[in-house]
Parts: sequence; structure tokens; C-alpha cells
Amino acid sequence: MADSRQTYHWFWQKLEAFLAKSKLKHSKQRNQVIEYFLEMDDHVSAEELFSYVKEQNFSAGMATIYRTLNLLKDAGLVDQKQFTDGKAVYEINFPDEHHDHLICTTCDRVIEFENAEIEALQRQVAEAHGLKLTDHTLDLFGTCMDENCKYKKS
Amino acid sequence: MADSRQTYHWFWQKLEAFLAKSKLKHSKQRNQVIEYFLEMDDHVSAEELFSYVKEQNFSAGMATIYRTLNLLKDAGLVDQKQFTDGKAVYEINFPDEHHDHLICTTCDRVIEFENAEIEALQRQVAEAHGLKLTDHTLDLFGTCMDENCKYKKS
DNA sequence: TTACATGCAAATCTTTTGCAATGAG
DNA sequence: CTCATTGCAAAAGATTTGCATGTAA
Repeated sequence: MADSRQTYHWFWQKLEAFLAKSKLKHSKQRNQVIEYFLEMDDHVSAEELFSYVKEQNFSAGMATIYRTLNLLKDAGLVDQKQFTDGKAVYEINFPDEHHDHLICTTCDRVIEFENAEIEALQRQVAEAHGLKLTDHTLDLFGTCMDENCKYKKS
Repeated sequence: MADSRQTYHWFWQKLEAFLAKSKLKHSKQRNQVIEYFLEMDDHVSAEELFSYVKEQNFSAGMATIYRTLNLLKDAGLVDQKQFTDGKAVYEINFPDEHHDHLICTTCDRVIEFENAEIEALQRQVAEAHGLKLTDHTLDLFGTCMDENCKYKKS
């Protein structure tokens, strides 16, 4: 499934630019780990990516996973978030599109959404305090209203 | 400054109830550490609380700080948040009042706010996805528009 | 007297780093 | 060739835990 090269063309392009600018190189594991990361669902932890990579019978050490993820973060290609527990999760930083999260505590499902009205209000709040809004994090937590939620945890 | 007993009367009351319900006890360090916590600004890390406690020449180990903070968390009296870096910060969980955060990246100031319109929209978003909103986290990041921001970092 | 609380040090967990060996350009 | 990347194991930082001892109720 190397077609992330097409789907995420812009991603690889920006990565290319970043590597060049920083005089960094490509490498077998770097490329492969990134491809696997792009294949996975969003909100991936280092541990999860590591397991997935191993599952694909590809060899890469934990240190490489972290170094790759940090590289992507430095390149501005992924965002690192800390939800509840102690481990960070990474998500693709789509250009001029940012998803907020709606997390179902019944089943741990993470739904992404965007709401222009909320964003406008956020800008207003910031400005009312003399700040120019540069970024934000919005996570909503809720429980499933459907008794038979197919995602419900056992 | 043991007047947190008055200001935070409701806090101590709920704590009392929780201790009783869980068959837990009061203790010199437990009480004192909590008083110091309440005296401090919000968004306190375990490390900061530990330092503050020592500054007051009170003796309590790091483990006790963590255990006390976890107790308060379990009692629903404080919320634990992970902002940027690796350490968690704790804040008082005021009853039916939750503050969202507006963080100035120019000076690291944290301003709390509340906006009913945003909250209503959040509820709508959750319901549109079949979820009943139970909680949320909203952090806005911005830069100071005032050139002479008195809080500006050197 | 009977748990629970404390302090310390050891243990965990996640993430980072030093270093020798390997690989890319 | 030269410099970046890798893997491993060790290090680091934050938080938790086991255990012997102290202490509320």
C-alpha cells in the first residue's frame, strides 16, 4: 500500500522541502515508517506505530519511531497531542484544516469535526483579551445516546 | 493563611464527604498540602507544589504530593491537564463552572474564560453525532497584540 | 488496636541520547 | 569520503509502588 504517495502527495512534498532545507537525508526506515504512519488511523501513539511497523515485518527500533515522529513534528507535518493518559498521540497536520475532536467515552471512538461558528467565537474571545488567536485545541467528550451503539466496549 | 478553609468551604466539605465515603483519613500532611495547593495559583504541577510546600518549611515527600493530588482528582475536586510539555498540571474543579483557557504564547500567561455560546454549539455538535456531551477541553493559543505587553518575556 | 498515611528508595513508563556501526549522497 | 541515520542499551524525567514505620480514629 505505497499509495500514500499519491493521497499524501502534498505531505511528501513538504517533507522533501524540509529535509532539503535542513540538510537531512532519506533512509529506508524513515520512508517506510512514515508510510506506515500515513496508512494508520489518525491519533497514533509511538507505541502503536511501533507495533504496526513490526506487524508488517519491517524492522525499525523504537528510537527510530520517536525520531521520525519528532522529525515530522519539527517539519510541521504532524501535531503531537496529549489526551488523558501519559502517552502522546500524533496526527497529520492537514494544511489549513484543523479538526477538533469529539471523543465517545463509551467506546473510545474519536470523531473529527470542524465548526466555523465556534472558530469565529474563539477569535472573538481571544481578541477581547487583546490576543491574536494563533491556534487552539478543542476536545469534546460524550457518551453514546444509542443503547445499541455498535462500538460499545464489552 | 489557613483561610482557604473559608474561601474554599465547599471544597473542604466535598473532600470530607469523599474521605468518609472511601473510609480514608485526614492527616497532617494531607491537610497541609491541600491548603498549600489552594493557596497557589491554578495550573500547578506536582513539582511546583512540592517546591512551594518546602518553601513553607513543611515536610512532605514527593510521593505524598502525588498521592494527595491523585486523591483530589479521584474526589473530582481537581482536574489534571497536560498542556504542552511532559508534566501534568492540576486545577481546582469549581462546581458547575469550568473555565476554558486562553494562553498567551508571548508571555505564557493563562487567562480563564467561559463562553455560553461556544458551549451551546459544542452540545449541538455532539448531539449531531449521537453523543451526549459530558465534558470538554478548550485551549486557545494566541500572541499579544500589544507591543508593550507588560507580561512579555525578556 | 486496626487500618490508613508517610517517606524513602526502587520500580515503571514514556521519551531521549550516546555511541559504534551502517548507509546515503 | 563525509555526515546523517540506525539500533541498542543506558539515561532521563515524571509518576507510581512496595515496604517498614508512624499515626488517625
